[in-house]
Amino acid sequence: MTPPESSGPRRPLRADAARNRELLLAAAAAEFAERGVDASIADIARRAKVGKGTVFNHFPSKDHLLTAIAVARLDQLTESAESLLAGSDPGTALLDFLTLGAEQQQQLDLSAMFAGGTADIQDPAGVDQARERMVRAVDALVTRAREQGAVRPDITGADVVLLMCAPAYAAGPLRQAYPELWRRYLMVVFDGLRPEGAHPLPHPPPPLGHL
Amino acid sequence: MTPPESSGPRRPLRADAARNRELLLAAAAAEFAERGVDASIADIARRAKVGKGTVFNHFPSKDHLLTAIAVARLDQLTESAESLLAGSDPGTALLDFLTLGAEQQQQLDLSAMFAGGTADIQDPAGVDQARERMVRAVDALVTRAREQGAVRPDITGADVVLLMCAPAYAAGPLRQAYPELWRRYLMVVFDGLRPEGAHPLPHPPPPLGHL
Amino acid sequence: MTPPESSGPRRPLRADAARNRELLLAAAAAEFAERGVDASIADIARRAKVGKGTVFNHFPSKDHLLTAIAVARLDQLTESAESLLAGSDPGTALLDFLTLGAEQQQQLDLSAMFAGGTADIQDPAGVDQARERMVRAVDALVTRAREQGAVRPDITGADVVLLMCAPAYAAGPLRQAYPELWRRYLMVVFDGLRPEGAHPLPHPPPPLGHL
Amino acid sequence: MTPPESSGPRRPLRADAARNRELLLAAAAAEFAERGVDASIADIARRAKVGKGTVFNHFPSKDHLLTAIAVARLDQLTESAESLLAGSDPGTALLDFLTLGAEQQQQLDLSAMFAGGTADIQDPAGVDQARERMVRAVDALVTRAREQGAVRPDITGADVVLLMCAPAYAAGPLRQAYPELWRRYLMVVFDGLRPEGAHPLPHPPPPLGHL
DNA sequence: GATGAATGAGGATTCATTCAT
DNA sequence: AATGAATGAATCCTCATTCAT
Repeated sequence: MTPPESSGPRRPLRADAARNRELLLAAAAAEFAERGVDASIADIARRAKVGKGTVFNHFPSKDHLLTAIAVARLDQLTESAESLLAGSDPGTALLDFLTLGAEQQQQLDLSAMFAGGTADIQDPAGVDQARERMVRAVDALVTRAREQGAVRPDITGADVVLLMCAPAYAAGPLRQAYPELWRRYLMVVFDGLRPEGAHPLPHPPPPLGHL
Repeated sequence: MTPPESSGPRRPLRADAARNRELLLAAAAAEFAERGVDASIADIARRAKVGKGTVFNHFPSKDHLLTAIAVARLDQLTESAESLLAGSDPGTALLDFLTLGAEQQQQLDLSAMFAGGTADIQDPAGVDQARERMVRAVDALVTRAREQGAVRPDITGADVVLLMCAPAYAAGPLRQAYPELWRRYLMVVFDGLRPEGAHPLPHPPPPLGHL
Repeated sequence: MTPPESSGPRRPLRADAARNRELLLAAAAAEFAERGVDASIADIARRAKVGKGTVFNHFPSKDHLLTAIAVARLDQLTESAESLLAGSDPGTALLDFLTLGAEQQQQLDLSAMFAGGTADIQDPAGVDQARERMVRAVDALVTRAREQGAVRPDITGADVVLLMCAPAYAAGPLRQAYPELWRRYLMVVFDGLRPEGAHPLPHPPPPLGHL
Repeated sequence: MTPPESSGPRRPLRADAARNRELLLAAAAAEFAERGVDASIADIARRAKVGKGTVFNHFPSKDHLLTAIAVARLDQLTESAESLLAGSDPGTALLDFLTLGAEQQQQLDLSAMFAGGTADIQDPAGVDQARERMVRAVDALVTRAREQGAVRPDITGADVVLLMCAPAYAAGPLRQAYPELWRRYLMVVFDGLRPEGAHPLPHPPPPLGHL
């Protein structure tokens, strides 16, 4: 019954198990979005209509679950960045990317995992690699935009990654009342990234590798 | 400038109690800064070298402690804003204020309390009033700057209050490695507030009263 | 006579869980009897040889545990009253019921829950209904006895419910030394309920609905 | 200044201290009556308009405070019993005494201390002696009544002491709604003590010394 | 693989009691 | 003698995680 490569790292899951995994990720994302990272495993399991034990069958710890979500989001952003890179206008592409990032952030603040704040987590599910992939993709996007004058010359990919979450964060306190307010602050920040009227920046950008 | 006990308790505390109160506020601020709002009372007490019960003698609940810190910070910002309003250059005054705000935020993220995200807290120690005072002071600062062309015409005091915390937030993940990085992002955001090269904003500003 | 799970939970519990539930109820009853309602959950858990958390798995709060015990007792009394009502002699039936009630009370004083003193509890487990059922059953018993001249005419079901706990209470201080002393005081009280030598009572009986 | 017998057990208190002691006893009695024996020392101190430390200056522990109240009540009852003994009708005297006892009990249930349930308390303030005095006085009252046929012959002083608290206890759950209901149950119990229609009692009375 | 019962460490809070002022 | 600040043991409860079914 058990396939020969019984202890291989990536055994294909049984159909129902795979389905449960997706249900769980969705439920967890929703619950985390609503209640923050303190959402309880019990609530997530209930929302996924699954036993509590099943959660731990799929994700050895709450952190693993959290990072699995983060990885999914990072990968999604990486993909977006890459496909936008194929598109035409560099400035528009970057703004579109930032919009996607803020939209995501609007739902669940994972910024710590997006930008290297994972010192205390043992990178349970490859966040570091996923982040690296995203950072590289964003850097490509930014480099192209900078070279074509769509953003100011002293801005790097690392800056953009870090600033990506800021608009949603600024609008956060009024999210209930004005769910689209983040768009306003994204434009403010983006205006700050433009070459026109740029003033010299007081601190060097962090190296890409530190993200 | 500062009165001895701006928002202190009714009766003047005994000397030693007053000292403990300050020790506690400092310890709590530090602990919250390091561990977030989930820092435990036990740790705070230990850090203040005080019994656990003493914390509750001074602050009837953890929320009261948290809000006491928030109120102190808000009042400090209000004062800064007011004294900057008396100074000369409107643009510089606003930038200086944002610098102070970001510096504070750098240490402990209380943005939720700074901007009306206190629906679930019963305002134990007057955060709402403190916030209102600050918002009014900031609005005065912004209005003056806007009238004199130091910031773009479509920016309001509410916008500034909300954006105030963003630079520290963006730089947060790299705080350990680059403690001054927030200055960089403060300048980016401030460039976004300038009139030069401003693009139209996609969402109306929130009314002051909603903060 | 007794159905397997008279007021049990919706789903049939797993065998081991059901056993733990009974262990817990027994341990709690014993502990409450010895230490009063201030007995600690930790002690109850220890006595039931169960983890503290298990207590809360079965009963969401201490009040729920307490009321679960109360409901069980009330239901037991209701049943007794109903089956005694089917029996022959009205006077004997009432005395037998009071004996059962006092016997129960002897072990754990839940009189407050037996007689409407639950204003501060949000009726976590249906004490109110259980009490109503018992009160109704007792009233039937008393009405029959009164109509047949077995008790004085100015006594109601409410009176009997209230007086039911008194004998065990009176004998309480000497429970250790004379565990059966309550029988003596039950007879005194019961003599007071008899028609012979009854003097007029100075206060109207409380309406049934107030119990 | 300090009187010679400085460490004598019964130094006359300074006038203000004596006053505070009375304030405290009154406040404690009121608070215990309202909130039960779990009333907090802090509340008592506040009610007496006295510092918390003062409570402990007068009463070395909460138990001492509680027993001081009990002793005062017992002494009061002893006095009543003794003066009623001097009066005319034995039956009326006993009923009057029971009325006083129930009235007292109505306010604060100290029955445990009234009837020897102090095994766990180290008799901090002479409850045992005070109880003995009362028991003796009640026994005299009962003996006289029994000899004159005002109560049934098989009833002793010990029985009456134990039964004394029962009416208030029975009426307790409805105290708020019907504050005088205890009078009804006192008459029921008293009818049970009368010689008319008395049935034999199933258990010997406890010896006086066991109270 | 799925389930949910069992577990116990950890957290906020209360309160009698002690002690410095 | 009076005060009230300090203390820490005790309590209820939550929740991630383990494990038997």
